[in-house]
Amino acid sequence: MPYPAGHRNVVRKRIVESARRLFNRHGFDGVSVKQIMAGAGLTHGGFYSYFETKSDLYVEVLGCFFTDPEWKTCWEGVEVDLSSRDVGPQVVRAYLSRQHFEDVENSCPMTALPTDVARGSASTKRAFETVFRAMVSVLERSTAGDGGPSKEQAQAIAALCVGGMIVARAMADRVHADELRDACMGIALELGGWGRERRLKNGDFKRAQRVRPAAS
Amino acid sequence: MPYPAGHRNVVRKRIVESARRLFNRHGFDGVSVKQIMAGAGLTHGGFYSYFETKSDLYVEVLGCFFTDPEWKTCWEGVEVDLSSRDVGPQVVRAYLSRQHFEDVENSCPMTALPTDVARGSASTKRAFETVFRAMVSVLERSTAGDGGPSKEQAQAIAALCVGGMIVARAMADRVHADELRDACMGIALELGGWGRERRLKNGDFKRAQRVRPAAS
DNA sequence: TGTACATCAGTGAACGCGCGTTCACTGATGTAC
DNA sequence: TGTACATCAGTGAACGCGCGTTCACTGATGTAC
Repeated sequence: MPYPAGHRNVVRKRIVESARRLFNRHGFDGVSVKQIMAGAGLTHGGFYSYFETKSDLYVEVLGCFFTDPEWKTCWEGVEVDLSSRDVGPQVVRAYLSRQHFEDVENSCPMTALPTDVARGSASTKRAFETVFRAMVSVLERSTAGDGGPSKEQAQAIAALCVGGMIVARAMADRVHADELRDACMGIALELGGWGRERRLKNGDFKRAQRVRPAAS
Repeated sequence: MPYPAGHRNVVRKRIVESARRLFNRHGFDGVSVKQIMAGAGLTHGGFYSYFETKSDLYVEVLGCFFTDPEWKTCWEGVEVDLSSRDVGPQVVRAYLSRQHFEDVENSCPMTALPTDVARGSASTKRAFETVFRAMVSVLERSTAGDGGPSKEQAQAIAALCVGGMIVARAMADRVHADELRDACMGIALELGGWGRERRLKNGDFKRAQRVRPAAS
């Protein structure tokens, strides 16, 4: 064995990490194999001894969120404990946080890449769906508050997190983007039965009260 | 005048229409100028007498939803009357409809193109933001039910529509995609105070009842 | 009505470029003795 | 410990290709007479 055992695994992970960062920033078509390999400290020629095609790597990158058993958020300063009983509100707050908004490189792929996926292959969509369902299932299992959300509510909360962040990132005005994130976070927490009081000042709390009866 | 007056306007519109369909299907990078012009019955060389760059055309395509004074949905069999008092539930139902899900070509650009936009220029984002705010404002002005949604609720409803449809389109399993659209539609109508009874059978209605107290 | 003409909408060859992928090779490595 | 060697991870030139954009031109058109 001319190279130490595990060497290839280490390098392979470096390539996936480089790809994850670059795809999140520029999308599938916006990144070349050459750039990915350069990001891993290599030249482009070696790529095809690790992956069959660029698309195969893309599918692998998509799968590394929520589904990894060692998963934790990558966003600086935001912590989520997947085994905690109130993981639901933690996920909502982390997902719609300013940190996640700004940290495009370490973004959730569902925020950074969904339209690439919608145009992509069946295996790409399968990877995406697995991540989304993992998120829904985390939200559903969260029993903090009283009883936690129904499956329907958990799906809507997840869609609100993902959709809110996607739209916020596509806006030109930062203030409007922040306002949208706040709105989605507030409503998502409400939907989960996780309240919003801790987060809000008095004035906002009154607004939250006024809002509820209108929905019944 | 060798060509009839208005000739260039007609051809220009044909190019924008062709671009709208193709961008919706394949995204900015997935479509070439040659394909756009072929879709308008022309060859690629003439493009630059109508638009300065491909990006300029993209910005123009983005702007043609909700903001057009003559706007109406393009989805076969779905009608929305923007001047109606209950335009809110109409928009929610149309946006999350099976028709809109399937008709990628005539899709709302916010569903088909948001991540392209997030990576794009400031002018692209400005066009996107205008469309989103137009949608929020339509929802907010809808007074059907009692009083209509607050701005915060209107933003969340719009994010739920857009996010739900984006995620549904990125899923591999059609059944799961349908379930997600349904969940988002139900919760969005609830959020707007537009009820869901008309849409639901008895069993579902009970579920809707059970769901509400959990949120308080 | 018929013809000559000026206009300009549209054509398509050409530009430099970077892409995904292949493959003959180079050279750093751990092993055998 | 020191040297010769077999392995294979990584290199970079080369492939055919399609891209966005430019530009000299062609030829269909409405107008003037």
